[in-house]
Amino acid sequence: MRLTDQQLLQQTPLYAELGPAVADRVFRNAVVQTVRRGGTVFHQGDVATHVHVLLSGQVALIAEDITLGPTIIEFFPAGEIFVAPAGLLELPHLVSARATEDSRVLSMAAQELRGLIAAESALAVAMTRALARHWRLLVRQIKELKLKSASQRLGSYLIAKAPVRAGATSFRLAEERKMIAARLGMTPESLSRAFAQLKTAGVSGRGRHIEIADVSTLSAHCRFEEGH
Amino acid sequence: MRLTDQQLLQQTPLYAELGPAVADRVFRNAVVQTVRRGGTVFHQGDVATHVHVLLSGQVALIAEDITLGPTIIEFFPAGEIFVAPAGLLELPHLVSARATEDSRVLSMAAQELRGLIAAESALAVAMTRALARHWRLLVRQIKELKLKSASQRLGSYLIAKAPVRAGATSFRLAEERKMIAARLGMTPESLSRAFAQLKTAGVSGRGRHIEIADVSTLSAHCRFEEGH
DNA sequence: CGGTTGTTTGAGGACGTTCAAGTACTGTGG
DNA sequence: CCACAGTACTTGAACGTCCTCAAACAACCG
Repeated sequence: MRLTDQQLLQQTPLYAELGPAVADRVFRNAVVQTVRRGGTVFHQGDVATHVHVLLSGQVALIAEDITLGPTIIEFFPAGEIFVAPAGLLELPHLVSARATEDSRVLSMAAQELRGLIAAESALAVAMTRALARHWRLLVRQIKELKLKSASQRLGSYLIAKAPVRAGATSFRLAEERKMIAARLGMTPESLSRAFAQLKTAGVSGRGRHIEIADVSTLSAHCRFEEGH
Repeated sequence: MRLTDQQLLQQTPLYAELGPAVADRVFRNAVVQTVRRGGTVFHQGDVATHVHVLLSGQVALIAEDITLGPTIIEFFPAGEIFVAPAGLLELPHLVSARATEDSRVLSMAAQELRGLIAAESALAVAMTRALARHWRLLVRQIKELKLKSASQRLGSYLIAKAPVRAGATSFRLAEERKMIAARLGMTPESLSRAFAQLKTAGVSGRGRHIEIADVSTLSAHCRFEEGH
């Protein structure tokens, strides 16, 4: 493992939770690879042999359907573990993982990880916490898909990405709009119209640059509930 | 804990994974309660203090939205752990849990569980596996919500509940139709129309009794992909 | 500067919802 | 066992949201 990769790894929440001693044992046999933007880390349907940690960049979990095309389940930023469930259960991946930016990906053998969870209690705790957090991301998304309109889902997504919880703000989206549309379960055309609708709620911006006049106003418009 | 509860507990996959020795330590301080059909195990928004194991009956995870009413995230049958993520992270529940049948629910303190995960490696492994399985349930559901029509979602749901993977079959649904509609992200009226549509794919039945002429035909109609 | 890709806008249609009414269960007391 | 009430389920009509298809426009990159 390169020195820069080592440094990136040390910045992850997972490393902090484990502490240096445990982390050294856990990641001893891990390998790191570069995945270029658009490159694939693993394919849906393949039996999971490794579990990954994203050191830098961003990956999208993509569900590919032969007839209806691909859709994005979730984006994962640097520092996240993905996708533990398939590896822990020795089952085929339900989704593909594709880099949406040039990324450095650390990979560890799933079989070894299963042994380490049994042997290193700090890792077991960290792993349950990571799975639990991701579980909650998915539940939130299901709630939004079932209960909210396209523009409300977009509003909630923007609020989650915004650097502040109230007042005016502006920021840059890491994802291109086509991808955001897939993540939100709509077409790029509908996303464009959702943006148009949110102008009345104080959302403006060109391309990936977003400006929100008042995050609280937008929250109200989207019935965005912080934790729930 | 009653003897009958003890017997129910021993039939759960979790107990089998842990083995009697570890299970005795893990469940030593657990308490069991009856929850009547319609009763609530915990409320969305409450900070999670306990993690539960369903000994008998069925519970639904319900996301309640002030404006748009409730929707069902998932049904859990007897034997399942629910809902570990909130308890592991000491966060508010994202969903409520309500019994859809008279149920016996075992509860253990979340704080104690966190300690036990660190101390009992068999529990750590079992917990990561349970979380991983549930993670996959949610991912499948998101895929269906984003990619499939109402009748295809119903078809996939019926296939998952069917006792066989091919050929003719008939069985009884544990849930009433209103609840299935909520689980599938549609109204009861749409569910009724989805059933009408699936008649062409060989689905018939009155009330909760379902007959499928050929599960394979239905799979093709719904683009149902076994594991994916 | 032209080609490629990404985004917006428009028109029409499909799917699902809402509202409203009607029909079929389910269980209870007579 | 039947009448009845209450609930669950189905059906119909009108509406709205989102999708599809098509075209124009903008941004990016060699």
